[in-house]
Amino acid sequence: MTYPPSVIPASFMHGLNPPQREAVLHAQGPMLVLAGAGSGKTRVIVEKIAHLIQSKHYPAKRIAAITFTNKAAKEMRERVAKRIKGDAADGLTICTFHALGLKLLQIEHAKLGLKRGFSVFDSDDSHAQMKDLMPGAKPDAVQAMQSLVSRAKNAGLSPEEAVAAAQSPREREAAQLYAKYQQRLTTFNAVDFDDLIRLPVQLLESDEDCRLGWRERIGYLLVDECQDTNDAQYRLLKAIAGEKGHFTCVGDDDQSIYAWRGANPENLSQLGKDYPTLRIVKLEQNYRCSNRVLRAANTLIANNPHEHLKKLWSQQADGERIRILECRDGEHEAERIASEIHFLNQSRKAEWGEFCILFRGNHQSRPLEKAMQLLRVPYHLSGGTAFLDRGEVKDALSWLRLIANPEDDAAFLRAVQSPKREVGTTTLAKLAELAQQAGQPMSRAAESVGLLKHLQPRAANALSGFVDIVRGLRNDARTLTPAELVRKLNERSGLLAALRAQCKNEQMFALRRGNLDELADWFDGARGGAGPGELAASLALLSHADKGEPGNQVRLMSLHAAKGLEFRYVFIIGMEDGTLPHEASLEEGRLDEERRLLYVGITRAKEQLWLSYSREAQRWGTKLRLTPSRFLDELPADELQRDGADPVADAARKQERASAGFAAIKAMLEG
DNA sequence: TAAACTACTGTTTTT
DNA sequence: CAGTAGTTTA
Repeated sequence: MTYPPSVIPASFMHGLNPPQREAVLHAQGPMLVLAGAGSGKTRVIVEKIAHLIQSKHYPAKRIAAITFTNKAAKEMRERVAKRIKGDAADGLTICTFHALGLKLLQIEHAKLGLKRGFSVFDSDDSHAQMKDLMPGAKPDAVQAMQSLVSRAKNAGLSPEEAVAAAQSPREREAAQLYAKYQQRLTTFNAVDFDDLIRLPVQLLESDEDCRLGWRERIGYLLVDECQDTNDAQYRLLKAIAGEKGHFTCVGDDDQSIYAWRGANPENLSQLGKDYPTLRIVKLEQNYRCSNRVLRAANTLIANNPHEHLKKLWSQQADGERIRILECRDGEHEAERIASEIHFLNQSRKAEWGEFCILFRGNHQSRPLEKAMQLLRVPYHLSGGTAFLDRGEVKDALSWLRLIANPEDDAAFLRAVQSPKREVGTTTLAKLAELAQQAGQPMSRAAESVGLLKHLQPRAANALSGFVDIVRGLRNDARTLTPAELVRKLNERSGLLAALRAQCKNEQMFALRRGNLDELADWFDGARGGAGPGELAASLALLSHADKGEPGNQVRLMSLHAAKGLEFRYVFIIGMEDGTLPHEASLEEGRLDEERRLLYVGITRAKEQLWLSYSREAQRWGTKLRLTPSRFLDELPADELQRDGADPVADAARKQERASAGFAAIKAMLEG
């Protein structure tokens, strides 16, 4: 692929620009890099890691780079491997906050009253527990309570502190439930996602020896997407980085779009207060977008209040103007976009994979999919059911958890019922009661011959059959590698047989068995030394591992999911008041974050951008008149091209489109 | 244990 | 209205 000089990607440049260089070279004290969209921040982090190692400031094994998603961690690992050849990068830590917390807990578990092989509950497990603690509550209330408890944990509160801090009766109730819930996790020898941050913070802040030990272990910290840290994560950062502040935080306050789930972008400015010697560098040169796209983004975001003013600039060409598409309704909008993409693919030979369509809410993808299918445009919808959310994978994982941790009742409950083995809700309720009385976890109770006498003989029989299989596998776990164990478990548990019986056709079975094979393969690929329990725990963190690259297809995704990505052609749909900005944020006056969301969307575009809206929507059965988004008025009119504004250009495009449409019909007849 | 029925809800999502 | 989640029933 060849590029005209003006669009040479940053990765092809041998030099760094002056602020980038400063960010890389400053290794003495705390540093904050304010990195605008497309300003090469990942490159700076990678170069900085290389610099720290090569200049012998820190050995690789004392450096940790922290990201928010596994995907980002994986990408960074790949970039580092490309940049640092040989074994110089061995021992380097690149992982998510949660994975770092897990690693710390696995080493320090004894200090927090956890036993070896503890389990990590995913949100489903947590939800099940919470539901169980609130008998008769509406699903809404359970959900609300779960997020309230999560919020308390992310604020760094222990159950005791939460009870003490409670103001209203409602808060007191939540705090008491938090205490009960936590007690339950302890009896199951389990932690939840939030604990992976909260417990390390608690330990490091209270135990000086431990803290110093970890500062020795992690000499230098790099944190990506710093504006997304919540309070607990910020405290973890401070506890590890120490008073001297051996860290580099990279972030962009204009791309903070996760405040609604606890991220606190204030942490960026808090950094300056906690570390007076903090050096701040701004990366303002953008290597991604056309100048016109960039000017639109700048003008839009200037409507937000700013602590650190940033003005992105670019040496790229102006590019085409931003097209504003006015449509009749959602269907019309989808059709127009699908045909525009189809047209560009035909006439300009644009690859499908160079297009991306962004929306506020996932339900907006429906009409798009319909239109794309009609025109036979290949597309990929991000955010479908992820690999680890697959039922069969969760089943196998439950077995594994139970083998590693007999106290994991959540795993027991799932494993004992999958595959079905004549153990139903009645039996389990009885067993739970017996276990409670005996002060034992359920799987231990199921092992006790004495307790089983209290059950129906048939149920007791089924249970002891299950216990025998688990016992056998637990024995195997000592000699087999984790991958071998998974394969054996799939057989012995009857999971594979049940799957075969369940699947209507051979194809389906092959697909789902493939998921189980993939799980085993993952364990094969995992670094050696860790037992099945440790691996199962880290796998719990890998929930939304997108498997398989989408290939050469048009990408459909939410604006949130688009952060960190870039595309040559970007469409943003649903530019209406009530959609973007979303109704709820409109009512609560939280416009800033919605504006940032659009900012993130706009800055994904390398070459050309389309914004579309509908005049009406078919909602609640009745027609609803819509108002174009107020954000459209905040964009610079000079850079926009509203359709219908230029009849000559419109006519020309119509002509061109007509021949493309003909080609499409021909293609359909032939295909 | 699966199909049929009913009530509910229309944001964003990772770990 | 329409899609889903949860519950009831055969």
